[in-house]
Amino acid sequence: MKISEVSQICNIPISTLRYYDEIGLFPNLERNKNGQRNFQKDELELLKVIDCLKVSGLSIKEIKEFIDLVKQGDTTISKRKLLFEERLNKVNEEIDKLEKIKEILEYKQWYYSKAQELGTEQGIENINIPEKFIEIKKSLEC
Amino acid sequence: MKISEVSQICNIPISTLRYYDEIGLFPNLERNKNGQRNFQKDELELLKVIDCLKVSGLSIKEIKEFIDLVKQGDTTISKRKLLFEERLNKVNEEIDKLEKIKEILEYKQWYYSKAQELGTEQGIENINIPEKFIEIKKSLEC
DNA sequence: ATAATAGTTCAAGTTAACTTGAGGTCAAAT
DNA sequence: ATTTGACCTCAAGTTAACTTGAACTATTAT
Repeated sequence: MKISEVSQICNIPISTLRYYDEIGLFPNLERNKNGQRNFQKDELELLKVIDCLKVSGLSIKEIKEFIDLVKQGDTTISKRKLLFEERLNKVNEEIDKLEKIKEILEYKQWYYSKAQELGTEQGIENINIPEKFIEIKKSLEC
Repeated sequence: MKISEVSQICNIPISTLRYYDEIGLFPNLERNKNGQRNFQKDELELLKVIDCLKVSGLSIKEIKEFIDLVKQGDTTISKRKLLFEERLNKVNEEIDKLEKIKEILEYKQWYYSKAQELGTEQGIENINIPEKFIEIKKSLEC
């Protein structure tokens, strides 16, 4: 597979793929006789794992360190297991945070619906605030 | 309230608070006679909204644009409502993405538990993969 | 009264994660 | 035969979001 195909399929700029290769994220990436990269299934899988780790909050540098662990083989299995456990915890925390953010956004939506009805923000204080937003409103007030 | 107190309470560096002020995120922040910032409840609330918008995916520049909308008053109510609606959609998408990432991480955890039991990654292919991971494994294989 | 602490501005520095550009090779289409 | 287009390297540039440092003033504690 040529770099342009991978770029299309994975929706990643060619420059990014070359950059990832340059810093060593594709330790087994082959080249043809002219030095052109020849991507295989392995690299596509790696790209998904890279994305997974990135979304879970790892920096590119840390992802590189993970790739290096893989290269070192079976002696690093428990380290890698731990890394994924930590990532799962991180993602769970992140989801919790987003759920709280959602509540604020829903409150704000309610607030601005009311403001839109009234044509002004003045006087919203006097409107009955729905039960479910009372806590959120308080938390915003400090 | 002094800048150091706000920094402590909100767990934000003083330098960041000054930076936010400099770019106009606290349009109503008062100063005392000697030019020292005097934070009020308003600014603490604003900091929470700023964090909310940030977590929801807005850049600082876009947050500044939102603050400017607030400054313009009632004529921008529907724009602001729309902004929060978009943010809510974005957060929902983000949560969906994280839920998928969780599944990959859980599969990887299972994978490395097995590798740990065996002491090697060789031969994991021959182990019965739990039903719930079959799809994920396929998606990683491309 | 004086020393330490905490506040101020403004310009310059930092870091991550790419992106761009110059200069070059090679295969395929006109 | 030459032009087009995809690939290559390597160095330099970009952007966001702060952070740091210098040089200064104000407040507070002893």
